Amino acid sequence: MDLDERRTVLRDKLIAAAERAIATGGLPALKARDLAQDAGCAVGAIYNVFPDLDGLVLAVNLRTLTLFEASVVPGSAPPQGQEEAVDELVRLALAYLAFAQAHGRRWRALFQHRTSGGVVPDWYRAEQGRLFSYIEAPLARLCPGLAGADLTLRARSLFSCTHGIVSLGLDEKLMAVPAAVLAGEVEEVVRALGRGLAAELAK
Amino acid sequence: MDLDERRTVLRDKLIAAAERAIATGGLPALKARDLAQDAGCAVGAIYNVFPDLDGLVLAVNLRTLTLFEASVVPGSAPPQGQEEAVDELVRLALAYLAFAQAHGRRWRALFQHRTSGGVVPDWYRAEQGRLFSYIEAPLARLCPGLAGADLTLRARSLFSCTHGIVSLGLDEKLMAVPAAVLAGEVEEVVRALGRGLAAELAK
DNA sequence: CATGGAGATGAACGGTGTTCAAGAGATTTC
DNA sequence: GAAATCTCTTGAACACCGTTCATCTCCATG
Repeated sequence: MDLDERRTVLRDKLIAAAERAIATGGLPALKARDLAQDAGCAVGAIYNVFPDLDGLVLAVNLRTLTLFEASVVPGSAPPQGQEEAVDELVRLALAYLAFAQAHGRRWRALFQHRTSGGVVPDWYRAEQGRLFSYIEAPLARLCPGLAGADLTLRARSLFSCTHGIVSLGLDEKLMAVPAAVLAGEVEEVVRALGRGLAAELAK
Repeated sequence: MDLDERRTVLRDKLIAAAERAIATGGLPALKARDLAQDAGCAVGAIYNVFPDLDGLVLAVNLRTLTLFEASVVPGSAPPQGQEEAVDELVRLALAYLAFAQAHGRRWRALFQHRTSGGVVPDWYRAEQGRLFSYIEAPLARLCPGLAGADLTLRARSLFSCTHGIVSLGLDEKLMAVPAAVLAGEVEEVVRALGRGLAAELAK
């Protein structure tokens, strides 16, 4: 067995074990010793593949992001009118909520996790940026006046709104809102926001 | 010196020390040993006043909440029309942003902190609920059709939107948006949301 | 003043992430 | 093919964490 191959195999086993741990007990359940036992290696071997556990969490989070992307494949042809643009934004928001509900702990790890040095790898930021383009497309149709950096910024703000509702809605500490009610709020708010932004443009 | 008095004094010194630690290095900088040295007591003494460090964090967070409330005192007479209601919502949102920017680490501790057992004391939830009433008042004027639980829920969703923009906007991991730009986004989005919600009602 | 009991103490406990000297094994070299 | 080299692997050890508890101290009370 090749050296690089063994390294890759161990890497995959560690990521898989970390995913299981996070999916079961959340980010705090990620322990180096449990991980090593689950992956069938020594604790020290983890640090031959990842610089530290943060790096492993980042790898798991990247998989979570791609898993989410697979669940929001663009339904059909891109929306043409402003009405369809709002519908698309609502669809994306509800998909985000559904994913967060279905993969609660893994989704929470995306935001709960803080890198130690505060630095985030480029490949992670790139994946994030690519996901925002899903919002930018319908938003551009809704607000033709927006473009470039302004469009990107507004798309992030739009996402932030949905994220806020989903994040606090699923948070036991602040409020635990039933799933159906939460979906209603997301749809209502995103629709109102879409209408308001379109009206803003018309001024 | 009375016994209860000493207990209270120690309690205050611990909270003050914890506030300093959080304000300086965030929630991860809260260490029992540093705390004891800073408050001038033994590590074990902490646990005579608080059940654990989580309880201490909760006490600090309560102080943060009341500090925030003092910074959003209702400016003048309550708004009468729908236009003024939107203005009030924008004012509250911008006050929230300003507080989060001014007390970054303390504000972050409010949400970064997870209680171990998942249980949140009633007095903490009560303070949270009282703060939401600041939003409910103008929202009720904006959407006269909303009342009771619906109004409460919508107020929380509205807060969640602002919180999302502020939270992710100040987050280095996702994006670091300049202060002025962030304020513009908050105002724009809340205004659009207010307009959209009012229009929703008119249907 | 003696006594009881509650508060204060800090070493010790169990747990964490991370490191590193030592051993194992694959790869290269002659 | 054997020996040397070098990388990967190992798990005990390290530093640090929150928390506990036997011990001591000190104060209010009888």
